[in-house]
Amino acid sequence: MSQKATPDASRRSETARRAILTAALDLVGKVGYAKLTIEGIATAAGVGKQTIYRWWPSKGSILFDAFLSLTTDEQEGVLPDTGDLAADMKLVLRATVDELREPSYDLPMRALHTEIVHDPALAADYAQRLDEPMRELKRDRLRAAQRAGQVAEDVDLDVAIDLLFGPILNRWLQRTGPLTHEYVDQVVDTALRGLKP
Amino acid sequence: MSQKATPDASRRSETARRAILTAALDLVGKVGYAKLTIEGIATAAGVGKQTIYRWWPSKGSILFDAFLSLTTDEQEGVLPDTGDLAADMKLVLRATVDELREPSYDLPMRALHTEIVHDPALAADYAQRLDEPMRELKRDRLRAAQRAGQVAEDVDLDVAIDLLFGPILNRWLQRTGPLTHEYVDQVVDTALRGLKP
DNA sequence: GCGACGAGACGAGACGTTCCGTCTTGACAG
DNA sequence: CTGTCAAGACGGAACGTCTCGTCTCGTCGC
Repeated sequence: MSQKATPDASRRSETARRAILTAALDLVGKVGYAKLTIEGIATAAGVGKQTIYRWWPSKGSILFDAFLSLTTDEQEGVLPDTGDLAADMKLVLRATVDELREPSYDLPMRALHTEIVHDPALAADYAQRLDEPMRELKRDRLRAAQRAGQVAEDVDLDVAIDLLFGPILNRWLQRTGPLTHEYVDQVVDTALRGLKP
Repeated sequence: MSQKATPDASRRSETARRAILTAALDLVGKVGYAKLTIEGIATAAGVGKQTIYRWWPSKGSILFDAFLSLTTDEQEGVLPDTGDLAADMKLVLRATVDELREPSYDLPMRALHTEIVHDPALAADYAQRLDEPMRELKRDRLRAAQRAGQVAEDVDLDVAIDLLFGPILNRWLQRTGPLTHEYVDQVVDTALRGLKP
């Protein structure tokens, strides 16, 4: 009764794993998401198709792991805190839009986003392993601002984060307008200052 | 030198057009976006594949037209204006999240969103024909609020709109949290009130 | 008027291609 | 030996193109 032949992770080839992840990231930046194929990844990585299917259930999870291996390398740990909340948030968000304007970041990010939008399981994984750690850093920074009296005590920090990042991510995805530093500054200023006169 | 054989729109069959659009909308709600195929749409609509390929360049543009035919039917023209900006925005956004929670709306919307994310031409079309008309209504409502002294004069209305709608759309797409009326209220209150104490 | 005519969209589906996900093979490493 | 590896054959699904024969039209000679 050979059921599913659960793979033996202890025997897994690290070389093949890395080759697959880098090839996936490389290809999606070159040919775009629509033309990204498993067979293409296998060929580019010099790997058999079965080696991919043995370890990943979907194209999305490959991209996800590829991103995870990237971001965990360059994890900074904290957001800047100069005491000036507006300036700090502008710095972070300007850096974000700069990244999003590079095709080598833009294309893979859009691809990953698409998989997340359509795959709730992957979305949960993303929320837990990529979004939540970043969100915690943002919460920390906003909490410090609360202690400094720059943000009201009764503000929900998750809502505040969504207010700062949501508009930028939305404009990026839907291309409803140019993703400039000026726009970032306006969002930060308006979000922090509020709409009331 | 017969180049491309541009089809003659005056001879176009309205019956076939409507059948294709309704079948597309119907199918994406049933089988989901990943399993939506041109051949499936053609069969469901009782239409030849070539009739689809003659008039639409991509699966995304079919969905787009299908949505356009829906929304132009039920266009209201104005956003509610009771004088209470927060209450009016909550009403609109609560209705939006209610729609997004229905699978018959959720799935097609996600599908269309995905196509927009990956197709700049479609994104431009979307921005012009669906987003911009809605955005104009929102601007009108916010302008009225400015005249009533409820919103600062120097606030960029497009930024204000992004601040109100961006967080909700983002949470919907990425499923980073529950899409409740409570969340909507928090976003509206925080966006309008501002983060400052 | 009217009836043959030509242009072009239509439904149907065959066609070659690409990619899918599975399966088989032989090499090789633990 | 056992299980992963690279390589690639395999059947199936959907792609986009194409070729049929049918069906509407508007045009024009009569």
